[in-house]
Amino acid sequence: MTPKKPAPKKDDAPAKKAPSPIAPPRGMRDLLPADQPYWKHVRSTCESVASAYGFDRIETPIVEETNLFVRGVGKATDIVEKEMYAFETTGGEKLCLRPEGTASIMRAYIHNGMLNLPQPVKMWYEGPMFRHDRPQHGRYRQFSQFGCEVIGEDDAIVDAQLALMCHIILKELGVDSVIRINSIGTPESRVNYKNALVSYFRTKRAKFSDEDKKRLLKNPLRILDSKDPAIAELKAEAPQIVDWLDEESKTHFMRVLEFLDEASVPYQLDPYLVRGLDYYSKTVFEVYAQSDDQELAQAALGGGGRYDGLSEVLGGRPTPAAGFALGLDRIVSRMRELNVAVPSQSIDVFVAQLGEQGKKRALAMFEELRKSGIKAGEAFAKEAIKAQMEIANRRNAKWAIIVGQKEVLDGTAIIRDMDAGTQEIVDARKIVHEMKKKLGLNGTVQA
RNA sequence: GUGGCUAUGGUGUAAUGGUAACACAGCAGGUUGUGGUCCUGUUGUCGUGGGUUCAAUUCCCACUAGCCACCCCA
Repeated sequence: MTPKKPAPKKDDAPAKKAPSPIAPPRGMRDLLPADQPYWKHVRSTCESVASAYGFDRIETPIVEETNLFVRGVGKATDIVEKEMYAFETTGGEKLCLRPEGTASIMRAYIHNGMLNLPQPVKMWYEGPMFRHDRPQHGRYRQFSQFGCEVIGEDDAIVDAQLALMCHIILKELGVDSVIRINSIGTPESRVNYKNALVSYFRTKRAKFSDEDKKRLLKNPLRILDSKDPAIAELKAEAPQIVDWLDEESKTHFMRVLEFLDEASVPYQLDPYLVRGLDYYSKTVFEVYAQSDDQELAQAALGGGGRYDGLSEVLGGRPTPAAGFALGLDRIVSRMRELNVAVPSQSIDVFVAQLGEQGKKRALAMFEELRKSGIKAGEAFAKEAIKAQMEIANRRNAKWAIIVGQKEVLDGTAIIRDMDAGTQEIVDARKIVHEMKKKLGLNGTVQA
C-alpha cells in the first residue's frame, strides 16, 4: 500500500494511532442490562424451588486447587485433560478456574466437617464455571450453572427427586423437558462391563473410524454414543450395561424409575448414556429441552446423577451423594427461542420536572417516594418535558408526576395517568400519600 | 482440539474494483410545559494486518471473532 499523502492536519499533534477497542476473551460474553430480566427470573426460580425442597445455599471459591478436579472429576476426562484454565501462582500453587461445581461442594463438605450435621446435607450453588472448549452457540468458556447436591443419603428417592427438580424448575420457566436416564452401576460392575464391551468391539475393529478406535482404548463406553452408522449396527448386538449391573445397583435403579413414574416425570431410558465425569456411579441422567423440530444443537440443559465414590477420592469418609447441575446460559437461550415472558422491571411513577426550581423540588420528591417504597423513575438531567415523557412511557410508568415552575410556586404537583391521559393537581406535600393510595400501598384493607 | 461457512453504522440488511444504500433503535430539534403517531438532522477510518491494482469495503493471504458439524458437555 502506498503511504498516505501527507494530509495536513488542522492541529499539529502527531497522528496517534487510535487504540483499538477490546473485545471480551474468546467464548466469554457480557450479560447486558437487557439480558438481566431473564437471568434474574431464572436464578430466582431456581432458588425458590431449591429452597422449597430444603436446600441451603453454599458458595465456594471460583479458584480451586487443580488437584481437586484431577482427583474428583478424573484425570482422563476431557474436562481435566484439555479444558481446564489451570495456572501456577508466583507462590507455586497449582490452581485453576473451577470447571464444575460438584467437586468443590464435596471438598467443602469434607473440609468443614459437615458429616457432623444432620444427614443428608442438602446444598445449592450458582455461579460461573470455566472450560477452555471451542465456543459455539450455547457453549461458552465461561458459563453459569445452578446445581443442587444431596450428601449423606443413598436412597433412590433422592435420585428421583433431583431429576424431578430439574424438570420442575424448567417447567416453571416455561421450558418443556425430558429426562434421559441410565444406571452405570458401581465402579466394579462398570469395569466388568467395560471389559465385555471392549472384547466385543475388538473383533469388529476393522469397521471403526480412527476416532472410534481411539475411543475404544480411552473411553469405550462412549463408542455406544458414536454417530457412525457402522457402529449403530454393531450396537444392537453389543452387551448392555443393565445386564452387567450388580444386584444392588439394579434394584436401586428400578426404584428410581418407580419414583419417577410416581411423580409423572417424563423420562426415557437411555442405555447408552454415560457421563464424562469419573465420579458418577449408579444413576446418571441428563435433561433435554423438548422440541418439535429435529435435534436442537446443544440441547442438554443439565445433567446429574449419583457419585457415591467422590467423598473417598477426595479424602473423606465413604459418603453416598447425588446431585445435578443446570446450564443457565442454555436455559436463557431456550427461553428466548420460546419467547417466554419474564417479569419486567417497570416503575410505578415517573417524576418529570421543568426549570431549575422544578428540578430541585423533583429531586426531593423522588427521594420521598423512594423512601416510602414506591418505585420511581426520573431523568433529571433532561430539560425538555417531551423527552422526559417519552422516557416515562418507555419505562411503562403507570403514573407521571410533573413539577414545573408554576407548581413550585403553588406548592402543587400534577399527577398524570399515563394510560388514560388524564391529570389532576394535588398538594405537593401530599404526593406520597396520593401515590400510595393510587398504587394501593396504603395498607388500608378493603373489605 | 479437527473440519466447514461467515464478518458492512447500536441492531437487521443492500450494493459496488473508483471510499457506501435502506429499515429500526439512539441522540438532538420541530419557538423549555406533556409520551406511546408525524417531519428534519445526526450516528460508519465497511473485524485486524498484509498483498494484487492507477485505485479495494469489493480480489488474494494470514490473523481474530462468530456460527455449523465433529469431539464433549452445561
